[in-house]
Amino acid sequence: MPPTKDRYHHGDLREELLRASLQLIDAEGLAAVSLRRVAREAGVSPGAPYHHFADRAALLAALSERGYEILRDTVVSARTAITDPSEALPALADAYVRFAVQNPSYFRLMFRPELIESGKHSGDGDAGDDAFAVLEDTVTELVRIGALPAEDAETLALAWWALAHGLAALTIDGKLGKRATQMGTTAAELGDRVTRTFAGLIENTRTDR
Amino acid sequence: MPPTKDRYHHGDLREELLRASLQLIDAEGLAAVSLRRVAREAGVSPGAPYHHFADRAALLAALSERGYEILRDTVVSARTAITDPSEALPALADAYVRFAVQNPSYFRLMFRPELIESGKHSGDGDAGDDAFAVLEDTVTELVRIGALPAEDAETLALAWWALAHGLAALTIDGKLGKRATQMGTTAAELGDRVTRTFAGLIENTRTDR
DNA sequence: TGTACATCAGTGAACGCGCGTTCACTGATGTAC
DNA sequence: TGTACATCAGTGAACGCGCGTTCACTGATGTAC
Repeated sequence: MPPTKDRYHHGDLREELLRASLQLIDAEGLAAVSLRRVAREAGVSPGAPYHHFADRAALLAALSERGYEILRDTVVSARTAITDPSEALPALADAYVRFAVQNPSYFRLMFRPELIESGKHSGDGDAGDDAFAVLEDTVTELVRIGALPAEDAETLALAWWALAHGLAALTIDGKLGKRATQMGTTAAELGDRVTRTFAGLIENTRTDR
Repeated sequence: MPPTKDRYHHGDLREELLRASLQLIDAEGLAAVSLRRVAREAGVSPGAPYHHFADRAALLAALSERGYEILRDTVVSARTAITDPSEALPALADAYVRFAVQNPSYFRLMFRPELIESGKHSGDGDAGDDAFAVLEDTVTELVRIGALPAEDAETLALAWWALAHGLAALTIDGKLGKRATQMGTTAAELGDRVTRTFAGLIENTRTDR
């Protein structure tokens, strides 16, 4: 059956509700996302969402989970695209930041645990672990081929995560952009510079030992 | 006049409202902070706050501004306490993370611009600029005494900021703690390791040149 | 020192609003026979 | 191929709630003379 607009049964209301929620967050912020409002945007009665989500927190949890999946996919394909091992870590960091910039609604939601954990809704980022696992695997691989010192490997992985996360957060909150404007450049350029410089530091350390 | 509880005029209601707001954020999250609720917590009628704040956004903006002041003071005194230049940057980063951990309510609020900028309320972080200025000054000083290469100075300052911000955000959102648990350690220890490792990388690069 | 008066900082009732959630209901869909 | 029926996924009205904001008011405070 074609997705005509005036059917009694929607077809895929759950999906439509998630879509409408994201759009709302982008347009008016997280605070605008209420089950009533989302239902209205989806052209459906106030009670309808309850057939798909137990409450507002469940809706947000589903959105967050989806965000982690997108992040994981972004990071995985960034890694797949790499040939030069020395570019692997900066590329992953760039992918992380790019995800945040292109999906600020998802990013903010994913790192706002208090909104989601209303006691229940356990799930809690299986896909989120996946994204970090890609970073860890990459570090392990770099250690194996001798491109990273073994002793600090885990710490370096965390440092890359923190660096990427910090860049992402500062970028989407406009803080980096403010700096960039004062320096006559862009937030993206500053982010690149930071990741490249960091990669350079590690590179130098390795080859000098 | 002593601060007896049953006076008609409160004495310092503005301060009391800010105090109550912070406490509310800590206890029930930002969403719990409404002008009505805050007034109730302060033991005052719903209309009273309007003599001190134009609206909810103005209240949050005042809180945020105060948060930036605390951050600045924390960072400034961390820098003052430093004697060994090579420890200056890690110490600043630690101070930044410590601020976030000890004042998660402030930290979250400060980096949530959408809540505050309802068009008006310009102020926008003079004290926030101050905190970054301390970092910049420190880097300049380190370049002067030859402890940092001049060419990458500004980028290294940004990298420290991003690293500290990322660590802070991941820590208060529990992500670092989750990793730490899996590794049999604590978030604080991981944070220390990361900043020390980063400092070590810079150190090595310098001395090896 | 006392008094008149302006101003400040509260009260508390009222308004309209959107929210979460429930519930009896009903149209549409799918399945057993 | 038809039909009976269970189940699914909607409707729409209703409830009680807390919110932001306004407003006429009033008690307390400070100041001019």
